[in-house]
Amino acid sequence: MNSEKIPDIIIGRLPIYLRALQRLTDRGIHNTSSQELGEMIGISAAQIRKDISQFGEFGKQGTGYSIPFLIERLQGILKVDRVWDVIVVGMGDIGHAIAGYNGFVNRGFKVTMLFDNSPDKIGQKVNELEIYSMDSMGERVRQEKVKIAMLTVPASAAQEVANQLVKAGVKAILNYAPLHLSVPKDVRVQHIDPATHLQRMTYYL
Amino acid sequence: MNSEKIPDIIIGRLPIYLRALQRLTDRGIHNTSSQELGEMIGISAAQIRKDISQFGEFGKQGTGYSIPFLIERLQGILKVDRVWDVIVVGMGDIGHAIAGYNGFVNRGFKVTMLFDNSPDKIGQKVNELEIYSMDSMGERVRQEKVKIAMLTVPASAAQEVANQLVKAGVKAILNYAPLHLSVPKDVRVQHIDPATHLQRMTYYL
DNA sequence: ATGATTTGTGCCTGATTGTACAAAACATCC
DNA sequence: GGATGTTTTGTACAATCAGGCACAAATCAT
Repeated sequence: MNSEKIPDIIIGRLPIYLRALQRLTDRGIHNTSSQELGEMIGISAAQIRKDISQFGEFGKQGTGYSIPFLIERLQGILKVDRVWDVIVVGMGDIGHAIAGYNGFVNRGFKVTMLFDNSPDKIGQKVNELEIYSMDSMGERVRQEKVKIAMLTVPASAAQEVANQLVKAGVKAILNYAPLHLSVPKDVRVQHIDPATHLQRMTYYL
Repeated sequence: MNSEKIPDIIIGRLPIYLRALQRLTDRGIHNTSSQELGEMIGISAAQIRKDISQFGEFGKQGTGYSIPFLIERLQGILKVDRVWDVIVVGMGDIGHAIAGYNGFVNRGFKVTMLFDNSPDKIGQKVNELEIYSMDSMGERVRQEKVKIAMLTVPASAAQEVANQLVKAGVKAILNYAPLHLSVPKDVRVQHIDPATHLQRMTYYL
């Protein structure tokens, strides 16, 4: 085990392994090999073995990996062996879609609060959850000790809202606004920007 | 200029540069340096210079880069100096949000067709666009020579629909279903899975 | 006992990033 | 107008990082 300093690129692959393993479980499969898993997700078997072995010896020579055991370990490493409260800030179309999405539950997350600054939306309910005003956001986030936010406000407001979230103690932001967010280095940001993803593919067309 | 073989990791950064440059243009700024751009997006200046220089000498020593010129070149490289037709397959909440999103227009893409297999939805209009049946998808895609699709169907249907898209000539798929798609190697896939992105951050919490 | 699998890892190669500097462009000063 | 200083690019070189190969050791089936 070499838990000194795991490269981010490896951490980034673990959720993909986890997703594939849960999929195998859903199909009633309880054992797999690095080879099988690799073919399933397009990653070399050696890579998968090396990534997993960073955290301990989870497999058995000749036999492969026990899927429930490996899932448990990966969930522990990624800290999704619990359920994190997540808030959605910005209740436009994307915010609505996320609030109504039921795919988070068995992956370690639960949307617990929604925020918007439009008087038309404040007080409305989406999927049993009331939309709160942005004015109340800082206090509520602090109170509930929320660490994770999904940011779906317009680009023009995103940095300012991100600042408020950071100030309130949020440490991980999933940013849907098409711009780079500047945050302190103890806060993690992931970007989802469909146009950027598409532009990454057109080069090859 | 060294256009022999550009690593994918560099191609992946170009859309980020482009997005930042367009943002500067919106602010009325017409010149920048690798340093300024780097601070804006959290990438080292040397990295930016090296990436850009892969495609030619676009800057001026002592002066930096002309933003309109650099934008034009990056758009050319990424082939977004035109407008690509994009289809959305699966008109659930996410599909609706994408169909109603107006952020693609100035980034090289236009949503031109929507598909779903639910009789309730077929024939309805979203943002001036009619939802077509999935049965008609292959033919319409072939007819209009569509090369890019956004896939927002349930995970259980995603691989099958992807197969149909590939068969109809699609070469780039932006996949919102939480699983890996298997496609021929001349087809590019990008994944957007919020839970995976979130899990990538919880490790550090 | 033999053969087939499969892990974990040492080693090597190639890819990626960072450092540093010559050369060019420009501004300013006298 | 020429000299000097500042800025900034593009790139050579160095250092680091990541990925592939191959194999000993372990497991299991026959």
